[in-house]
Amino acid sequence: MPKRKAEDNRLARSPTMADIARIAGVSAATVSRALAGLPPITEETRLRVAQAAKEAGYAVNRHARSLRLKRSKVMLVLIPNLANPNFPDLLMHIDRAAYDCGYDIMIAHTAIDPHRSDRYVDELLAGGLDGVLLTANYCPPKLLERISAGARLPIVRTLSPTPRPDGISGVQIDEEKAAYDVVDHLARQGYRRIAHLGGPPKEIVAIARKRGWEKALSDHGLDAGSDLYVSAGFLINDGRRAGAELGRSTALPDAIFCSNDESAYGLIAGLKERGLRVPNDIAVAGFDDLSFSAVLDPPLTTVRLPRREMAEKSVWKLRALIEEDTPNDITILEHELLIRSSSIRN
Amino acid sequence: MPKRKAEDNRLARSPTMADIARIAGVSAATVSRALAGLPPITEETRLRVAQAAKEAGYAVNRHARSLRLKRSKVMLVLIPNLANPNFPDLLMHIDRAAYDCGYDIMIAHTAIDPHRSDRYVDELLAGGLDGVLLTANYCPPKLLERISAGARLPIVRTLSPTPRPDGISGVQIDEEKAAYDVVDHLARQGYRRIAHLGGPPKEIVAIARKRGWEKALSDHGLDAGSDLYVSAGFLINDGRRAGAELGRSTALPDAIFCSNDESAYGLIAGLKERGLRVPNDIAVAGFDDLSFSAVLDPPLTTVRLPRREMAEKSVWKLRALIEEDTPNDITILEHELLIRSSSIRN
DNA sequence: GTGAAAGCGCTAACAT
DNA sequence: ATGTTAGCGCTTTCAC
Repeated sequence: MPKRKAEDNRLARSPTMADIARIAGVSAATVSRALAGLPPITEETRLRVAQAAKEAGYAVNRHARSLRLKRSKVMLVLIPNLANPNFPDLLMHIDRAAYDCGYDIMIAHTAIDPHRSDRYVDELLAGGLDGVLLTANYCPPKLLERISAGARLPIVRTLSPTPRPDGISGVQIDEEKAAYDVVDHLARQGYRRIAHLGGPPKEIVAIARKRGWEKALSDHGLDAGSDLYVSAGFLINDGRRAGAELGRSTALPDAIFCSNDESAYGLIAGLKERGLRVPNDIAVAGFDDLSFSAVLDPPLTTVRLPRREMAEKSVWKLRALIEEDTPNDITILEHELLIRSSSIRN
Repeated sequence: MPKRKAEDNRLARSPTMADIARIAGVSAATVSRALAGLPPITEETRLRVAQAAKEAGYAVNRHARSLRLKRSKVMLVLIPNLANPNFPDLLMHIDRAAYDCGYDIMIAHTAIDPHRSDRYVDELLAGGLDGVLLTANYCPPKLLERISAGARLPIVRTLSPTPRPDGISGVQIDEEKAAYDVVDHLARQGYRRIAHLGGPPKEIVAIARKRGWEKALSDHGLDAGSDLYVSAGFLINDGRRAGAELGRSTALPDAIFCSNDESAYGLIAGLKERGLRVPNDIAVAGFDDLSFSAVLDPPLTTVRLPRREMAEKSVWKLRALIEEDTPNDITILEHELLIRSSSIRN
C-alpha cells in the first residue's frame, strides 16, 4: 500500500451539490430538484443526477438544508429518567415511528441538570429543533410560560398523564382507572385487606394510582385504613424495604397493589426473605408490565402500558403539530389488565 | 384575555444575532464574539450583549452555526438493538458524558432497516454529524470501505468487542477472560459438570464467552462434552426453553454458565418449572449484571459490565477523535465477578 | 475593540 | 425544463 501524507487520510472534502451539478452537467438548482423528485424536470436528467450523486457518495448537508428551510426534521425527546425501564421499549418505538416519518431524534436526559431543558426550549424557538416529545410530566417552566402566553408550540407529552390542562398535547392512559381495575380484580379474588405500596407522593402517576386504589376499595366496601398504605419509591429496593417492614407492627394485608412493577419485584423479594409465600400468604400486583414480570417467580399480575401505541401516537401527533398546525389535544389509550399467578391463590 | 389573530399564536420569529446586535447597539460580529467569550472585547460590551441576549431569549441557531463551522457538536449513537437491557444505563451515561463535553446525541436504531446506517455514514461524511458511536459489533459496510481506503473517521465502538482489528477505536472488556472467571469460580465451588448456555453462535460476544468457558474447563481438567453445550438466544424465553429441555436425554449438569443474564433468568424459571432448585440442584451464573439480577430469586452470580466506564470512555475517545485527530486504539476495561447465591450451595 | 463583508451548502422565486 | 440569484444565521478574516 502506498504511503500517504497525513492530509490524505482525511478524505477529500465530501461532495456538495455544486460538485454533483458539475459532474452531471447541470446547475445546482436542478440537482436539488432532481434529488427531491420535484416536478418540472425530465426523467432523463433526474436519472443522470441521481447516478452522479450515487457515484460520488453525495449526501445533502442537513444543516444547510435546515437553515434554508427553517425546518430540521429533528424531534427532541426529553427523558427525565432513563433508568425507568419503560424506556428501551418506548424509545425503540419512538425511533421507529420518527424514522418512518422522516425525522431523526435527539435525546436529552434532563435529570442531570435542570437548566438543560431550558436550553432546548430556546433551541426549539430558535429553529434548531422541530418539536419536543416530553416523556414525563415535567415540563420546562420556560415552555409553560410561552404556552400560557398563547404560543402553540409543537410539544407532546407521553408516558405520564397531564397534571392538569396545561395546553400541551398528550398521549396517555387513564392511570386511575387502570389502578382501579387491578384492585377491583384483587377484591373479586376474595382479598379483603388490600394494601397499596404507593410511589413518591408527589409523582402524578403515583397520585392517580393511589386514587384508583382508594376508589376500588370504597366501591367494594373495603377499608383503606392507614395501616394499608405505604409510601415508597419506584425502585426495586424501595419495594424490598417495604417488604421487609410490612405488617411488622400490625396485621399483614392479604394482598398488595404496588404502584409499579419494579417496586413489586423488590416487595416480593422482601416478603420471601421473611419466609412469606406469594400469592398464598399474600398476593401481589404491579403496574407497567415490564418484560421481566412474565418470568418472575411467581409471574406478576400487572397493567400493560401500551408503550408502542404511546410512542407511535405521540410521534404522529407531534408531526401533525409540526407540519399541519393542528390543535392541541389529549389522546387516552386503552390499558389492559394482565392477570398472572401472583394474584391467584392456588 | 384579549382575542388574538391566528398569527399571533405563533410567537414572533425568534431573535437572531442581528436582533441582539440592534438591541445592544453593536454589530452581529461583536455579538458572536461576546457570546463566545472571545478575547478582543471589553468586559462592558460583553455584559451588555449577554444581557440583551438573555432578555430576548436568544439562542444560536445550531444549523447556521454548524454550516459555518463545519462542525455540529452532534454525536450519533447507532444502536442495533434497543431491547438489549444494557441500554438504558449505557445510554444514560453516554448522554451525560456527551452533554458534559458540549455534544448532543442523536440515536438511530439500526435493526429496523439495514440501509439506515448507510445513510448516516453519508451524513457523517457530508458534515451533518461529528462522529458515530457504535454500540455493537456491526459496522456499516460503507464505513469499513472508507476506513480500509485509509480514511480516519471519528468512530468508536463499545459494548461489543472488535471482531478483528478493523481500524475502529473501541472501548470494551475482555469477554473471554470474564467468562473464564465465572467458570473458574464455579469449578472452585466444586462443580464438575459445568454446562454452557451459549448465545447465538455467530454473535461475537457469544463466541468469546464460549471460548472462556472451554478454556476454564480445560484448565480445571474438566470435560466440555457436547451434552454440556446448548446454543440458545440472548432472550429470557430462549433460556426458559433451554431450562425446560436441559438434561432430558442425558444427565443433568450440576452448574450452568449462561451467556447473559436474560437467558439465565429464563433458564432459572424453566428449571423451577421442572421442580429443580437453584443452586441446590443446579447452580446458575450469568453475564452482564442487569439491575434485576440482584433481586432475582436466588440473586444471580454474574459479571458486572462496566457500562458507565464504557459509556464515558467511548464518548471521550470519540471526542478526541473529532477534535484532536488522535490515533485509533482499543481500550480494555476491567470487569468484575459478582458472586451471589445462585452459584453457592447452601 | 469593533464593524463590514464574505461565504458555509442549500432551496425557491424568478428569469429564460 | 433549466439556470441565475438571493438569502437562511452564523463566524471570521480583514479593515479601521
